[in-house]
Order: sequence, then structure tokens, then C-alpha cells
Amino acid sequence: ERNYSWFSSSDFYSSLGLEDFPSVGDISGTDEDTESAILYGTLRGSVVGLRYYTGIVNNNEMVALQREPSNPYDKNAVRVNNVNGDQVGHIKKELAAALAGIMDSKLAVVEGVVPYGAKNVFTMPVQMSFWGREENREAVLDQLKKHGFKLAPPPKGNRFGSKWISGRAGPSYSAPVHAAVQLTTEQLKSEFDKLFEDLKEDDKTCEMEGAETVGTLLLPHQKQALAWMVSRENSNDLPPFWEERSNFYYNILTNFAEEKRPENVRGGILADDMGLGKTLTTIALILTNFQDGKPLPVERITNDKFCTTSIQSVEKKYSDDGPRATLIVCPLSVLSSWIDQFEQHIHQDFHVNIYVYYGSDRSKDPSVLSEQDIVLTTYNILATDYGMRGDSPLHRVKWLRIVLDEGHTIRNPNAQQTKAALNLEGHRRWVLTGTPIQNSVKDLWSLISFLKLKPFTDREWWHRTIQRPVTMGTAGGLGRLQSLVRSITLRRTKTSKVKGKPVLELPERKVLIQHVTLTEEERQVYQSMKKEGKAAISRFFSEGTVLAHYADILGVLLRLRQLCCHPHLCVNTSSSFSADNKTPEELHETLVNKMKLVLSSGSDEECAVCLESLTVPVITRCVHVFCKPCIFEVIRSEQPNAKCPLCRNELRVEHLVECPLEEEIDSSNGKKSDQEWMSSSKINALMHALIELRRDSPNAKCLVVSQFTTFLSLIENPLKESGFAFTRLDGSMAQKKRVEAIQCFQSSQAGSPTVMLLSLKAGGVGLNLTAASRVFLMDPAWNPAAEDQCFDRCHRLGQKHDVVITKFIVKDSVEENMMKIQNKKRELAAGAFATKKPSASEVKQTKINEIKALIDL
DNA sequence: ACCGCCGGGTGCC
DNA sequence: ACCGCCGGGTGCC
Repeated sequence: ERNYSWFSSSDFYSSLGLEDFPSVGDISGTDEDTESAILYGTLRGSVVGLRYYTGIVNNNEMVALQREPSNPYDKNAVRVNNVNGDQVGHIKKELAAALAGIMDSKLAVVEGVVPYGAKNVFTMPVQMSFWGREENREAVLDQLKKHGFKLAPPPKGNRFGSKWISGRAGPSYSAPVHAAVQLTTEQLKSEFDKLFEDLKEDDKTCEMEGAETVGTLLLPHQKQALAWMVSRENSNDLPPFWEERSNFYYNILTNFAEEKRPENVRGGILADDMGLGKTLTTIALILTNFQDGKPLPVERITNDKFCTTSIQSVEKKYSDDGPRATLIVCPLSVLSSWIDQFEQHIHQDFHVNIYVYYGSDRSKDPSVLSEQDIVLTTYNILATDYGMRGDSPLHRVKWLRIVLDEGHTIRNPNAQQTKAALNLEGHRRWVLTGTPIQNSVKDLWSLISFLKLKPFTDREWWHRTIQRPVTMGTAGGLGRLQSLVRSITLRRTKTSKVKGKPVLELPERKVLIQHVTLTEEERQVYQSMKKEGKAAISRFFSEGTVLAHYADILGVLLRLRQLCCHPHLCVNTSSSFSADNKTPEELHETLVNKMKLVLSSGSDEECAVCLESLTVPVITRCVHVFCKPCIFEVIRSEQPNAKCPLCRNELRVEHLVECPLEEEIDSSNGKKSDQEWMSSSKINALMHALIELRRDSPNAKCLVVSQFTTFLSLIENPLKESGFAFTRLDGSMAQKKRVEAIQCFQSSQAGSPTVMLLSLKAGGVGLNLTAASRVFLMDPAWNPAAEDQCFDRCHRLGQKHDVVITKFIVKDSVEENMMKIQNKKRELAAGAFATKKPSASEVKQTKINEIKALIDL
């Protein structure tokens, strides 16, 4: 799945050519510039002092070079470590003097391989490779020259042919006879798809029944998944890329060897498509495989003749003090779905202890957690607890098993959630995700690291052995990635087959576009707003201040989109585009309004610093929105003259404004019902369709979806008038109310609601609304992926009918233009994988063209 | 001999 | 380290 949003700050950020401001991309100092690094050349040096250290190395083994500025004998010292992190020696001091400056200023990354690593007593040679950005090459060569060193040019055919430079440590192969050809985008893409293709075959087709305590019959593909997961937890196979040699174990990527058998990953990635039952399979795993393939011992509930229920206690443990509890971490949006599914799938005769570690009353006592069978929590709680160092109960428990649901949540290695997840303790580690490799190999690292797959927990080894070979197209790189992924991942798509039959027989899904024509009056209002907005945006273009007025432009587009739905949505027409001399109070209010605008415009804003969705948004005086912790860190690290990462304007903590509200953001802040209710063309079109539907199939249920919750409110009126029983689900509702709404709607009882008013982003992926077989999408989303996700809430396992989706699109409006760009984005996304970033000017031009196209400029 | 040469002591950063 | 380097002992043929 891809993020299609074209108004994302990260695009702006690259469009401005600011990638190399360390304060932006490199907050923690760990981010490597991997995409644009080139090999400057190589240099032979020596490692000395071997006899003082225990780290040993093999011939051609990769080594890590690590600065050691606190060394009391030489502040230029550079340590040499083996893959395991054990020190082998130091770089000889003259060479270290040359390297220190280069490494400290991050002008280049220096990597080593020891060609004759074995059996040295005092010193050994080391072959060093220098990697960096093109523009730093001269500086690096100069620095080396000053100390009397000169790089040998990269060996011939370095980009694709010779393996030892970037990929596997050795031995050095002769250059191939034929020139290497770079894979095209399409080829690369299809290579990538192949990563998962063979997963369906080989040894993953064994089936296994769930334990007696699993109350639901598993489908064949779920039994396969269960068998695979159980075997992953119990097997003693070597992890990928390790071989057993006479009396030691050998890693064929790094040439590292050790006597201790490397632990296999007792887990992996379950990457089935949404709707195939990852949750159920995981529940089955927990119940079925406690120790040595024996089921989780739980209490049996018995009813005696007096109809009183008692719980028959059982011997709780097979062995004395092993860990018992499974921890499940998921996004808040699917927490209740987990609880539901436990209720649904655990056999009613058994009692399983489930503790939901959420809310302010959560127990701070680790032993309360470790006594459970299952502990459920969210990524936010996990990260918050981890933040208060040392006192996180979750991190003090040794878990039997850790499951990360929606595992792509941890794809950013610098995010607190990721760090918190990586530091959980437990041998069996699982990641559930529908999107294992989004559009880059980079995203995979956090997952692999979480799984504790040696030696990839250290980013350097991941980068040198997998990521760089793949992105540079080095021979064998993709194959290596493929065998890695294959060995730890199970993935089936909705179209995968089991024994010749589709794994899921989903009914058809049709998308219809229903054009709507505005009435004369509506058209007038729309045109005048469009004229006003167009004039303003034209002015921004001619002034060259498009970026500075980003929020205003989004605002114009938002108002036009609202007018397509209903005139009452667009009431805050404070068309105050220029207002410089304001009181602080006015300024504050303006900023808050603009931030709300950006957040509510559905443009899927990301924080330009962490590139994640905005969690605690703050707005700068220059009207750019970031996560609070991110922008604070920028200010801290750049003080005293911090600049906005997006526009380089002055940045000050005291100028930042936080988002004040807790309730759902909806900029159409409807001046509640003080206006008389009236209909609109879109509402008419919807009601017409609903009444027709009721006439033809009275039992059919449908979702009415909009991004504007006030629009949903306006729709309630005619629904009541026409006698529809309906319910509603939006982001502002409390958890309990949501659950009620969903249960009520899913019920098949006579008189249960046939219509659900649904806000586009309510719920999240776990939301199951299969009772509906019709969807009416009232307004197009910026991001077509968000639409698809919404459709999948009813077009999923359990859907009995064909699903028909109707998108209402106003003729000759911004909505039509949005659709055009959506289609273009879809096409682009389908073909684009791991391509070179388009140049800054290209991105900028595209964006400008899109703004123009949206408002017919 | 303010040299050469010898041979013992010694050894990362 | 079966090296280099240091510094003390030593000194025609």
C-alpha cells in the first residue's frame, strides 16, 4: 500500500532541497544517507594491538570502524570491532589521525574488511571503503592527502559486478565479462513482487488444528499459518545466512564465525493481506503453542446442577518458572477489535486471563502482567511508559511471546514507539502487518531488528549486506533479500490459492461514479468562492509565496470541497489572507485556525522532521505544522538561531502554538443548528439512491461516508424524515459508544439500522462492517488509499454480497480535478518502486501543476 | 666516536 | 615480532 498524498510536508521538504540540513533529517545523528552514497575509493591500512583484545576475525570478514574520541592515549583513536561487536584492535595511529576528522564530520562512512583476518597475533591489514555523497568527495580526498594517504579508485565494475565492496565480505571475484545493466523500475518492481511469490509454496502448506480452547473452526489457510507459526516458534533451525561448519557456525554474508549456535528467530512476520484472519491465527497460536507444542493450560468453566458457575483450576504451568504471558501491542484503533475477537474465538468453556494495559489505572506492578495469559496494550502506551525510563512495567516483564500488530507502525527507527518495541524482552517475537515492505527496503529494518535476527540488529550490517546491495543493484542483492524475507515471512494475498482454490472467496467489488450537478444557487456560491480563492492563489504564484501560504491554499481547496457537499459546511469564511498587523491574541487565534485547517483538510499531513503522522501537532509562526517533540529537538540542537526546517524562517519555542482541542477536528465547525436545515444537490442524490435501494432490497445495509462530520450531521435530518433507521460512527465518539454503534449496525435483527454514517478515517483497519454491502462516498479523499481502506471495512472476510460503491462527484468542480490527480497518482504508485527520487525542481513543478490543475489556473 | 655496529629490550591507541 | 625501533655498550687489524 502506498501513500498517495501529494500535499505532504516531506515532499515540500525535498522540493526545497533541504535534505542535507542535519537538523532536519538527522535529529538523532543515526540517520545515514544511504540512497545517494557513492564509493569514493578504497585504502589499505593496518589494525594494531590485536593481542590486547579478545575479538577474533576470519579472512575476509567485515569489521566495523568506530571512533573512540575518549581514548586517553589518542583522541583520534579508531576502534576496530568484529561483527559481534567485540574489539579486534585499533587503526594504526597515523591513519587514525586522517580518519578521525572525516568520520567525526560525517563526510564519509568508512567500512572495513580484513582480507587476512585469521591467525594474526599483533597486526593485520584492513581494506577500507569510503562512502559518501558526491559533493563531499573532494573534501574527503583532501583530508586524506593532508595526512599522506591516497584512495585507490573503486575496483572496476564496482556498482554491480564485484561483490566484496558492498555486499558480502569476500573473497574478491574477478569482474564479469559483460557490462552490468541497471534494472529498470518495472524490473525492480517485479523482482520485488517475487519476494513473496514463492511463499505460498514450499514448506508452508502443512496444516495444523487449533487447540480445544480455540472456539472457532480455522479455515485451511489459517491452519497453514498456525502450523507455520508453531514450527517457527519450536524449530531449532539456523537463522538465514548461517552455516554449520566443523565446530563453529559461519555467517556467509559477513564471514563472521562463532562457536555458539546462533539462536533462530522464534517468530517472524505474518504479512497476510487484510481480512485473511491474522488476529484469529494469532489467537490460535497463543492457545495452541505454550511449551513444546503443548497448548496453553487454562481454566475450564463448569456449571454444576445448581446452575452456579465455578472455575475448575488446572495445573497452570508445565515447567516451573518460564514466562507465561503473551504481550500484544497494537494501535488504539484496533484494541477493541482484539478484545472482541478474543471473546469470539476463545471457546466458551474456558477462561483465559486477559489484561488490557491501557488507561490511567493500568497496573504498575510487573508481576500483575506476568501472571496473565495475554496482555494487550497500544504503541502509545508502550512508548509513553518507556519514556519514563526504568519504570515501565512492560519492559520489566520477560514475555513468553511479543506480538506487534500493524507492525509497519515501527518502520521509523528513530521513533520512540520503535525504540520501545525493540527493547521489550521475550524470545518469541512476531510482527503482524498487511504491508511488509511499503515501498522501500528501508522500512524492513526495524522489523528485522525487532525480531533480533543476527547480525541485522545493528544497522551497519543490515545496510552493508542487504540494503545497499539491493538499492545499488549489486549482483545477488535482491536474491539475498528474497531468501531473508522468505525465511521469516508468511504472506498470502486475497487472491492466493490453497489447493487450487482461492484462499478467500470475496464477492465482487464495483466502484461507480455518480456525477452530481449543483443547483443554480449552489453554483453561484461555489463560483464566487472559487473566484476569490483563485485570485488569492494567483497572487501567491505571482509573488512566489505559494509555500508560505500553504495552509491558505489548502483552506481554499477545502472550502470548495465543502461547497460541493453542502453550503452550510463552509461557514467560517474569514477570508483573511493578508493580515499582518495583529494583536498577539489575534495572531494566536489565526495560527490555531490555520493548524486546524491543515489537520482537517484531509491532506494527510506528515511531520517533516520524523515523517510520521502528526501526533502532538504544533504550528510555527511561519505556519508550518510539526510534531511538538520534533520541532523542540530542532530548536534545541540548532540554538540559538534555529530555523524552520521547511522555510528557514526564524523559529522560537515561545512562538509555537499547540493544538488546543481534544475533540475531533472538523474545520466546518458548524454553528450548530442555528441555521435552518436545508438540503443540497449531493444530499438529494444520496437520498434518491437510498430510497431506491430500500425499495429494491429492503434488507440491504449501507455506509454513508464523508470526511466532514458536520456533513454527516446534516444528512441525519432527511434520514429521519424518510424513516431510515441509522447509526453513526466517527472519531469523536468514546470507545464504548463506537462499540455499541458497530454491534448495532452489524446485527441482523429486524429493525436494526440499515444506514451507518461513517467518517472516512474512523476506526482504522480493524473495523469490521461487513453487514453493509453498499457504500456511498460523499466526497473524494486526497489519498485514494484512505478510500480503499474504507471500502475494505465491508469488503472483507465475512461479506456475503457483492459490494457496490458509489462515489458522488460534483460536475465541473474541484472534486473532478481531484479524481484526475488521484488517477494519475494511482498509476504512478503502481509503477514506482525504489526509483531515484525525482529532482527537487521536478517535485516542485509537479506540485505547482497540481495546485494549478485543482483550481483551474 | 658529535660516528657505525652490535645485540638486548621491547611492542596499540 | 623470523619485524622495526629504541638506547646502551662499544670501538683497528
